[in-house]
Amino acid sequence: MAAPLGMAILGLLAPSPLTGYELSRTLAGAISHFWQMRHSQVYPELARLEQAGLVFHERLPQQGKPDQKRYAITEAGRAQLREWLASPLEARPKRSEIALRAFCVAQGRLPEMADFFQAQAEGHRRRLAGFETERDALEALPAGVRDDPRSLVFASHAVLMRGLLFEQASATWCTWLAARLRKAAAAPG
Amino acid sequence: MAAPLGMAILGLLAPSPLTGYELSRTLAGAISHFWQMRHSQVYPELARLEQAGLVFHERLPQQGKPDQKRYAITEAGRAQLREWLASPLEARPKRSEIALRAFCVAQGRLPEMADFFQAQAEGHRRRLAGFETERDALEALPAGVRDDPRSLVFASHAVLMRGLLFEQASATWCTWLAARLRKAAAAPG
DNA sequence: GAATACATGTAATGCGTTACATGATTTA
DNA sequence: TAAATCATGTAACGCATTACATGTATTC
Repeated sequence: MAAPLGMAILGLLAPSPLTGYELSRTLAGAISHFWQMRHSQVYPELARLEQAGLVFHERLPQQGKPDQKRYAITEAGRAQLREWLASPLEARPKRSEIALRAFCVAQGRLPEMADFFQAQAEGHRRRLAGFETERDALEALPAGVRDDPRSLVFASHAVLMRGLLFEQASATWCTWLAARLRKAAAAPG
Repeated sequence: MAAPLGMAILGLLAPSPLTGYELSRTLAGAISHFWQMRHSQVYPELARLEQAGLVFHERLPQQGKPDQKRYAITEAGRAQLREWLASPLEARPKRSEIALRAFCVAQGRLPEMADFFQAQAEGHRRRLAGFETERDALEALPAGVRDDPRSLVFASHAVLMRGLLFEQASATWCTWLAARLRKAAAAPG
């Protein structure tokens, strides 16, 4: 199997048990930069994981609300997650709407397209600035915490750096393309 | 509407008419780095575009094969494509399985995870080298062709540079992470 | 009084992939 | 003779998003 959907949930349950609701909330946080799912996916998937023996739940009665079901990962779940983590990853190319637009740029009005890519570049640069601030905050933390791969800080730092490098690459590309389009639009012909 | 699926087809039909089969073949080429679709999607989508008046086809009888249906873009199709090209693009975050793995790295065996990210880095660097060769070939072309945004060379160059910068960013990130994991795995504790 | 948070689910819809279906021609 | 190319379609399946469904407690 090794469906990333289930592995995402196992990964979030690994540090501590959570309810379906809390899982959806967590997914709306920092993780949402590279992973999303709705509660309508979370609940059925938790049931599937439970049937596979990878998680279990305890039921906590509440007043005025449906019973809380707090899910925890099992040893089998941890083993499965561990196995998935280093398993071969097939690098299938992803769809990119902006690349598609760039490819079709000949069909557009040049000054307008230059503006479009310039605007995209600015968006990327804004997000990049935010990530840089976050990175500086993380890197100001004591090295003992920051360098421990078992800590949440390490994991956050890792995914933050990915976001940062990608925003940087995107900004560079959009700026480069916008400049080329602008030059061509200004040129005679 | 402005479904990117249809716009991709319009973009490919814009330079010259194509059959559904040729469209699927084209999509298997350089475009496949950032856009994919199967013939099972192409044929119904062409029908939808035709009903919307964005393309039309002429039927060419053949012997021993089904009639060829050669599709061409209409003026309305060109207008629609032009409008879509510079329309606001909502930047929704994409799923990344490798980012998910990085985030869950605490649950894995450290040396194994270091190897994993090192291997990923090498894959990215291999693809990067290929892109660099392609780029050099394109940039050796006369500036008159290369700098004309209406040429296929310009479009190819644009998407190639995107791929190149992204492979570079990915390689940098994977190498950085692998090194951090290796250092932590070697450290006492 | 309205909106939001808590809390769990199901159903409908859309999009993409895989598999099914058919059949001639060319190449290894 | 087996496979690949040409050529067009439909059907089944899986995954993700949106909408439906219910109900309390708290905050503005």
